[in-house]
Amino acid sequence: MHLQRQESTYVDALPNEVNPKTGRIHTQYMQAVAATGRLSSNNPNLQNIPIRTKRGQEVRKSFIPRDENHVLLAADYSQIELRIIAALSKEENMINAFKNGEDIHASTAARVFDVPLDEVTREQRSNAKTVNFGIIYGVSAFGLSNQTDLTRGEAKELIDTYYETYPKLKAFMSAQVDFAREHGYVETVLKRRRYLKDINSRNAMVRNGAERNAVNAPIQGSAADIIKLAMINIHKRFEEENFQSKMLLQVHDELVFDAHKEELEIIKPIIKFEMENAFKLTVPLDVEVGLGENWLEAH
DNA sequence: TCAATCACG
DNA sequence: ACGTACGTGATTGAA
Repeated sequence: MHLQRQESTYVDALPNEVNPKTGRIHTQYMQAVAATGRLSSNNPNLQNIPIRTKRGQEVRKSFIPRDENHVLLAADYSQIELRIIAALSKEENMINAFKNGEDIHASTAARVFDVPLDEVTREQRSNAKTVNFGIIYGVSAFGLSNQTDLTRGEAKELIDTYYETYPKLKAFMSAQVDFAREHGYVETVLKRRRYLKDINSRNAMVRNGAERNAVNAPIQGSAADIIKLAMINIHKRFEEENFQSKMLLQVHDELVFDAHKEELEIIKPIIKFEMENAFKLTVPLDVEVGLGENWLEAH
């Protein structure tokens, strides 16, 4: 029933958002709301359309191309934030994993649990995945133990081993905090700043929060910079070549297009190229492109 | 009006 | 010793 009430947010509300003139739903993108430089979406928010549950997926299926001559094309960056932290920290163990096209969570699991790659268990990969994400947010042993089946002690050990495996990651994180203490802000690859007024707070909880921001903001914000560059370049090329296909949505690391079937073979490589080459890191960016008769299928 | 909850990356 | 994972928006119900 929580489920039904929550999804009535979508099932009841979205039909009322259809513009009578266009017959479509139009969201509004805010460029100066998110502290990290991400876009946000409102009226209605199309960046939080369900996907994780069966029921939610039914909602996502209702997003369809404009007519039978089009399909939806979804292009997603794969692990962009981990690639960015690998590149910015110059952590070679992680950079090489990406260069070799490895499954980063399995690769991390193999290293931290000291087992061959092909012997990584599901649980090991899952725990490594949780740490990989947690590291970007500044997770503690307590937080990690809450997110996994690990005890607090096991979580602490895992985090310690993680930093031994990727030593430059830890150095990078400390350097970000030091930079913030000295300058009062941190910055993204395109020099977008996030000011952190609490970085020198005497209140430890407040200060710790700002320190997590000092690490996270350049990562999340650089990903936002990169996809924005890609959007600009893709829009330019679509205009130059007079494509009928249109860019519809941005969902942080994903772009969704209403793609004309006859243009597919031309625009697919253009989209992939512009996204993967929007900004040069020392780590390759990887974009997965999917097609479908609806937004769910396109993934 | 605001905190809690839940949707997404 | 302390509290404990980043960034958003919409809905709901208590104050």
